[in-house]
Amino acid sequence: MKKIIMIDGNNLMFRSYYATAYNGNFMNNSKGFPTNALFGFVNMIHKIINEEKPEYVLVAFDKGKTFRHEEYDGYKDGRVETPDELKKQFPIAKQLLTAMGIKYYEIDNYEADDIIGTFSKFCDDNPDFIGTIVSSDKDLLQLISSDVDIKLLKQKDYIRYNQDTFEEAYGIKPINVIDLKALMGDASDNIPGVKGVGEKTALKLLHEYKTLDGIYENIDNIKGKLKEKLQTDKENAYKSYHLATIVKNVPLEITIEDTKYLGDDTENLNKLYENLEFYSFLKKSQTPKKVKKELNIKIINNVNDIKIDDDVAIYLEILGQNYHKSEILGMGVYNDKVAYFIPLDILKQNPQFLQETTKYTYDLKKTIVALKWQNIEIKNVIFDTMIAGALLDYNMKEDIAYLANQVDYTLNFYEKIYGKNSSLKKPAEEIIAKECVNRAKFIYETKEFFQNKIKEENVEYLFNEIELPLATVLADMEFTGVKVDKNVLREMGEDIQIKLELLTKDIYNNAGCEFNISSPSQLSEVLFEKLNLPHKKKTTNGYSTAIDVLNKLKDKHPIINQIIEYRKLSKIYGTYVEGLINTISEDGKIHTIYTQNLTRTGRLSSIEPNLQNIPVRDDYGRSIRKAFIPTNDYILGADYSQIELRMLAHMADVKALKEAFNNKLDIHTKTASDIFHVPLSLVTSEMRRVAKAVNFGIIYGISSFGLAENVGIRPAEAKKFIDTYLETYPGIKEYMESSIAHAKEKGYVTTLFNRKRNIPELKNTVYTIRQSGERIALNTPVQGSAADIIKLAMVKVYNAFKENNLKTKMIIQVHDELIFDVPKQELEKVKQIVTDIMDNVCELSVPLAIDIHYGQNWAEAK
DNA sequence: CTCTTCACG
DNA sequence: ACGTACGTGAAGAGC
Repeated sequence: MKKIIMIDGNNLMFRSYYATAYNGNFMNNSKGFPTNALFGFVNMIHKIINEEKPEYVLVAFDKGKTFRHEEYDGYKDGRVETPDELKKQFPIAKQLLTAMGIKYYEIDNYEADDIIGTFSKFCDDNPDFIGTIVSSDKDLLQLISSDVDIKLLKQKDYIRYNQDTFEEAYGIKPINVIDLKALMGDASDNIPGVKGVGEKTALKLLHEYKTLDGIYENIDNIKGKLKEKLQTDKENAYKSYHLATIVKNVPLEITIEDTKYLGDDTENLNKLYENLEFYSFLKKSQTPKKVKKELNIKIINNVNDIKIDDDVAIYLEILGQNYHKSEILGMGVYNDKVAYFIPLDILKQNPQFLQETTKYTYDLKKTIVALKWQNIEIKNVIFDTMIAGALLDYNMKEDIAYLANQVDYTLNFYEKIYGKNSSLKKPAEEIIAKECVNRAKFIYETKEFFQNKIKEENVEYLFNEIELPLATVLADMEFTGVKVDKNVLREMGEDIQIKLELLTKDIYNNAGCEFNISSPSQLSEVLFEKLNLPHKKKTTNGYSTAIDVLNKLKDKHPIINQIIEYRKLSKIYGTYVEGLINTISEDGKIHTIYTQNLTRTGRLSSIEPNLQNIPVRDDYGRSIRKAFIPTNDYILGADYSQIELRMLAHMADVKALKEAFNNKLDIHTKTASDIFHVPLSLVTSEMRRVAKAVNFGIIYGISSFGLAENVGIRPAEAKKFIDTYLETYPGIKEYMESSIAHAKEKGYVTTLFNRKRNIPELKNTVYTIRQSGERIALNTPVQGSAADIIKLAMVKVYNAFKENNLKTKMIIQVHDELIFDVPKQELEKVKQIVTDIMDNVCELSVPLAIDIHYGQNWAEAK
């Protein structure tokens, strides 16, 4: 018996492409050629060869418009055009197959399915051969026979169906997959089927009447609406039947020995891998090294050797991610005349160019902070490539090499030079020097390219007036740090430990056994198997034990509340007591790092530690904030009130909302009064809670299901609220629709200050991903504009403090609020400056408003 | 290293 | 018929 593997090449390429293309994590080689589909494709082929050890193997591709298009105008109409980035990869896939020694077939006017159908028939007709089909396309299930089975690919693994297992799973014969599709149609191919009949109904019909013909022969036995539907769409059903039938006799002379698998042509294959930069696939036998042109680098030993007359690019390299503590390795300096590497000890002698000469950087904030820890000041930076890359919506990583490779410029990756983050190694100084200066050289040689793009995309204001100056502001905040009282945390820690011990005992008693309460899988076993509580959501490892599930079980068993409490406390203990204590520096302060160029909306994020998610909603958790204390006298917080809803009112031009803000109404109460049709004075707290959820829902791109889930009501009820909301505030619906339409047309959305976000999800073939793209298109302008506003406010406040010679320090930003460390005597002045700037930072059609609070610690500043 | 859970706006 | 709210970071479990 000989086995032949039949691979659906189109299917594999599409899968691989969309597996990675939708999240913006687009994979290119250094020349900018897309390689993501090929990477997955090669990976999959390797896997198949390993698992199946085939004697015969072939890959089938689509070619041209098929006979199906000729017979049915609408065929595949609804389908989104294959993206260019994917199209380009197909010829290379075929080259790769040839180098791998795998035969591929493509035949004019036929789909890959039909080629596989023809080879399946070959297996059916030749007793010596059996076949296995590899694809995720369920259409191919119709080809299963006593000699042919299928490996149906799923997201992570696959299901194997042969004749028996298929019949067992579906209750129909493989050949009736055609009848099934004739009834249910296929949206992705625009095969109509019978309107109103889906998989469930279609299977029910087929179980009873076996075939499409059987159904129509017995049409009088079928009752009511279903009968009507079947009769109306009879013609469509038969047309669909025809379209769904895979051809088994494509014009092709099968010489089966052509498909014999004899192994790859390693030399050619390696060449292709080299071009694609698939280094992990390279076969070990030979790895030819590329020769690079060497730079003539001068390693500076004496500060007086530094002679810089013109603008330079500088690149500061450190060993590790956290520049508050990592070792500085040195600085690369590059322009048309110089290529220096300056070690730290020379830099410490404070060379003049750091103050005077005009400079270009990559990651200005890192450069400022890392140098400041060494008591070195740097001024006069007029351009930063990291910020530019982020504003131009490149795929940004901390590593400059990621950006470089996207603009056709080869730099070695940080990891390649210094090793993985968990085990960093310091190479010889010559190597550091070379890599470092090459990075500076990249900054220097691409600065005009990026500067031009900034102009072309109209983000000059955002770049020059917001993001670039913000880097200095954030650097100051990070370096200043936040003073933390360790003892407050320690005392809380002890209190929590006692409570946890008691809770643990109670939980074990209630469970009747001891187990690790922190393990979701063990907990799920106890709750849903041992105690037999009703389960809802599934996860990959068992049933979900997330908080919304537990909340619904509260009344069913006393253990639930104990587990909720245990979770709360151990979260506080692990993340906020132990976690925070571990991040306190020798100076008694926490120095976070704000990532300025990471989020897709323009917000900041905060890491090591994250100071933007310190507990506040829960009273006990909030006491963590008591540990955050001033170095001066007060902690003062100023937060924008409802900034995102104000942005929405402004951008969607919603009269009623704007009026509400102008009249300083509580917006959620106002919304409640509108959607429940009661006067403001009669709004209950429950009504307000629902209205608040609706308001948030609108910002996030609402669905009635999501709102229902969130507020704990039925979807139908939720839908009513949304409908009423949209009627009450005319303008929002139109705004949402036109936003999505614009986003689809242009492929991106923008914020108030023209920050741009590309949304490739809008073109994805998968419905849910496209939908998610629409929500992103709605939310990003709102969230992003709010982010723009507070960033601008930060720059202005920082400058105002400087002009007024204040000692007050801005120390924390939490998306819509700013936290300051204020000396007593400056309190009134600071309140006035902060209010004035934050309220008037930009002119909108709604007022901006802030709330200000202060106290002895962060918990009191509310 | 991935998954699940939970902290924030 | 199907799936189902935006943006983040950290910790612990378990492979």
